[in-house]
Amino acid sequence: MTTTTEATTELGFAAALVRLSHLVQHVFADVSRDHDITPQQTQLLCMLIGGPVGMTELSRLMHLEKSSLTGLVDRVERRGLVARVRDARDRRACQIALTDEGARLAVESHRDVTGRLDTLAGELPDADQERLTSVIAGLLAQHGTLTGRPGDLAR
Amino acid sequence: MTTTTEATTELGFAAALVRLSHLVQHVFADVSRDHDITPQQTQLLCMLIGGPVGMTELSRLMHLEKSSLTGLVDRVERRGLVARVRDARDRRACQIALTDEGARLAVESHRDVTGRLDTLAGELPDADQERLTSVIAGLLAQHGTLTGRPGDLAR
DNA sequence: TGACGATGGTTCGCGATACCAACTAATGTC
DNA sequence: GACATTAGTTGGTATCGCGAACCATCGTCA
Repeated sequence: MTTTTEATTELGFAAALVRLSHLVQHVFADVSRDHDITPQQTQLLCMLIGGPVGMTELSRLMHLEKSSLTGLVDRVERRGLVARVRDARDRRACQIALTDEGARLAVESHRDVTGRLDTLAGELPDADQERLTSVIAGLLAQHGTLTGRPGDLAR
Repeated sequence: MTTTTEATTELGFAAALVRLSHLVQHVFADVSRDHDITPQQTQLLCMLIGGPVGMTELSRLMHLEKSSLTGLVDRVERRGLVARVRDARDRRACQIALTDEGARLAVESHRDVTGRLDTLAGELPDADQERLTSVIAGLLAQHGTLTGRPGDLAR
């Protein structure tokens, strides 16, 4: 394959981002599959590691319509990984909390995803990693100011 | 928002990648929505800009099961954006080719996605952009050698 | 207190995704 | 010419994500 070297050299900034995105997506899918769960469900679990979150807040964090989230939570709840905890103050609201098993799975998945990505980056000089991270942080910050809130893996 | 600065500073390498991935995904979804089409279909179209591609090759490029691809192509074909061209040499095979309208849409979408991402990165110094691009290229190359072929936006 | 708009979630119906297993048809090989 | 291989499709299932309509509860304002 002449591709590896030549094509990537030719790679534009945008194309690089798109490919990278797919790579990450792929890692996420692999890890999820290992744990016999869907990527979306994994993402939801990871989002709850920091503590219970309400539906509305969750839908904002995950960029999902509330109705979509209801279904997602339903399926994950059916698997016994999360529970809807009704809020005492506001009887309409409910917090989504991890069950013990859910927490275990969440932490494992998070660890695995992080691990694989770090491994992938292991060959890169630390300086490059830091550089990349901070540049990305810049991108995210800029976009965050325009659209909404960030919030993804672990918090 | 204290978040913007503090959180992103705390961001680890892996988390940064995950968030970035979602950001790109989001851009892709937005552009697709503007063109009244789904992200997956947009991706398919973009993949064909370089010329017709067979189903098997496509499924490899898109990391999709052949059966999944059949459905995707069906829907896009139903919209008149692509056509199945039977291969003369191998009467089993068929090449997926863009129709005129499909080509128009593909180019537009590709332009828009690239445009938005570049815009997003516009604030970054050129040096950072190049750096980021080459670092990503490194990641992709490394992963490519392990898993399969890259191939995403525009070829 | 009591009507009323806003808010938190769910339900319903729909089209799209993606997988797996099984299947058809054409290739290639020995 | 039988047989394993390869290219794609079909069928069935679970999931995803959206929008519109809807219920229950809150908060407010009179």
